[in-house]
Amino acid sequence: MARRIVLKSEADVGRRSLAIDYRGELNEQQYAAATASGGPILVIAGAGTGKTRTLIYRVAYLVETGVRPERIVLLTFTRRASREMLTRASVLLDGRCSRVKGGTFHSYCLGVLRRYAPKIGFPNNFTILDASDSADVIDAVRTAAGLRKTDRRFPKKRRLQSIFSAVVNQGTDIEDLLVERYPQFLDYVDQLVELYRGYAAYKERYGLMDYDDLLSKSLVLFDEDDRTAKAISSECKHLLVDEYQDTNRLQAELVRRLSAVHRNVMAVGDDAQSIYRFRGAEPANIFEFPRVFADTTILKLEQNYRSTQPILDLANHVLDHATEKYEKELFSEKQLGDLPAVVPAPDDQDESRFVTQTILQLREDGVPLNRIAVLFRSGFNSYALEMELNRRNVPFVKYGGLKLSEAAHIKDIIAHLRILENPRDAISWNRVLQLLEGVGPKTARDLIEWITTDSGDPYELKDRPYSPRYIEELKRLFNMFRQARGAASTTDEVELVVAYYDPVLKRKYFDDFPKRQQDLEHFAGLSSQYQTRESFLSSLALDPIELTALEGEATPDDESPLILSTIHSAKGLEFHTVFVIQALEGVLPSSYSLNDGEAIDEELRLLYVAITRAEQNLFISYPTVQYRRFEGEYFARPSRFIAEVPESILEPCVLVEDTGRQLGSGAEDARKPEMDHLLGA
DNA sequence: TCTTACCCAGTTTTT
DNA sequence: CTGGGTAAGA
Repeated sequence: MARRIVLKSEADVGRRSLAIDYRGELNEQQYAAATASGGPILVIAGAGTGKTRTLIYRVAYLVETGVRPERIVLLTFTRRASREMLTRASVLLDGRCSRVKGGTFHSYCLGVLRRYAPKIGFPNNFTILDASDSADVIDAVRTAAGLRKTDRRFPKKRRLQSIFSAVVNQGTDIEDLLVERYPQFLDYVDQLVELYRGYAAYKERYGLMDYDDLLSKSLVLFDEDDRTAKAISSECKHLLVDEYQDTNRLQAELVRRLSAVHRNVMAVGDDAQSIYRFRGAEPANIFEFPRVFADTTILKLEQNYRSTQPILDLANHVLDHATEKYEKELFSEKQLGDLPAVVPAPDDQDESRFVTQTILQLREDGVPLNRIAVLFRSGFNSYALEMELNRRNVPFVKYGGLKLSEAAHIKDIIAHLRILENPRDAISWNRVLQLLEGVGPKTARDLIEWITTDSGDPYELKDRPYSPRYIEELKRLFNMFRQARGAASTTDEVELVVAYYDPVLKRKYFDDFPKRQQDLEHFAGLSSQYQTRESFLSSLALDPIELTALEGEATPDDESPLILSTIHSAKGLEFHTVFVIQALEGVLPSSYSLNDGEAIDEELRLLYVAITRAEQNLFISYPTVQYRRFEGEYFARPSRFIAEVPESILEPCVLVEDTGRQLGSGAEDARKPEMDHLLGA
């Protein structure tokens, strides 16, 4: 009789010698989530309840109990978030955690498509289009389709891009979308449908994919090739998804397909923190989850560990005023703490002075700058503050502002690199060729046609009717490309391109080319961190470098910098002290949302997210006078979300110059004496 | 067909 | 204030 050998389950193997005391370091619900054996699990987690912590312990637990890290997939909202989580997991357990596959849905799909793209008719070296690239493609298609000569009310390229993106992400058709969101364009339904098809055909012909294609083409792959689908989802033994409330239909479907084989899927989210509906997020995905996955275990995290009770009181109060109701009442064990303060300032300069001085005071009291954040609705809301911070030599980084790769001269260089990667990339050719003197849209189109249809070396003059107007320049371009092909490293390549580009730069940006030359040098330096041109380009497309991060490099400073961030980019982070600036009607809530109830609710949740980032101190400020182009100066109204909050929850403050003169015209009576020192130091 | 000069409209949040 | 579109000139 054969001897019986019992295979122990993974959990049993692990239980014997766990390095981490999960029971001791997590609360009961967190523990249940982190150490669950498998199957579908939905974790509903309020702000600050240790959602990230739970996921980190979950990763450590899985690795520790013997799951191979390569077979764990952790999908987060930004690549930064997944990097940080895996780093923390590595500290908690060991370096194995850094081998976990982590990233955004988009970066994960990119990995899949780089391997399998030929199965759906794309080359492996397809180019990733960012939003403005895809707008350019749409515009080129529009010209080629003869839709240029329509009247002025035809949507602009950026608008077209966002319409098409919404169509893909929400799974609607163009007409329905127009009826619902853009009735003013209904006259053009037929043209838009034609353009949409042309756009798809163009991308396929030249090997281009936009952000949405990364998701939707991955799904096509799953649908069309069963064996590949099976192979991919077999590799994914455990799937963990963060910020589930901000996934869209495509992403929810990807979750379903990826976990089809093993069914070990954990989704974590909070419907009250959904702030991406504008780009197609479906918070309902959270509630659908138990329906999609039968026998889902639902766990709730309710105890807030982040903020003091006064901060949560304000958060609860704000959320109470949403049209859509949330069954949420955050509570904390940190009962003691200052009331959040609302601070009107005469104008945005005084607001900046107040913020900067308070920050300097906190720093003197021992709070490190990187534990302080200034949050705002839109990238430009912080301009005045940035000037003041520069004036007072306070180092800062800004997230969510302009990206390096959005600067025109950087885009030019990137276009050259993309051609080296994918010589069929017509939209990059289009950009590169029009930089030549004597080449406009029409000539560029002819040249591209020749380049992409002629066989042989794309960087060689063929038997074509080139015009003498640009022939010398074209030769110089082709020479550079041939040279770059033999370059030893990506950095060498970038430097060849930059050298070639220098005269173009001087001609195109006659006024300010020295500053741009510096940018290009930095850019070349950045490329040295990447093994391959492909990884450099992908990273630029999926994880764009913040402009200020680059400037920070130029002035090395041991002190870790203050954080400036859009509220969107601050998602998932926490800080000792938070300033929310420009809390104005028309800013937060944004003026674009004012006539749409759902949009207003999203703005309200945005403020909720901002408030719940704070651990100890929270200041909400606004200028009472605002300047707007054309309209000049006028009295601004504070955000409706804070205007009606009782003083027992949100303490009104008044700024006073050190001469004793009171600033501004806001609430005169409610003076908070301890704020007096803050101005005029 | 490309360049220049002019006029008008738009102006968020992100992978 | 910028960028994009139009019209005239090279």
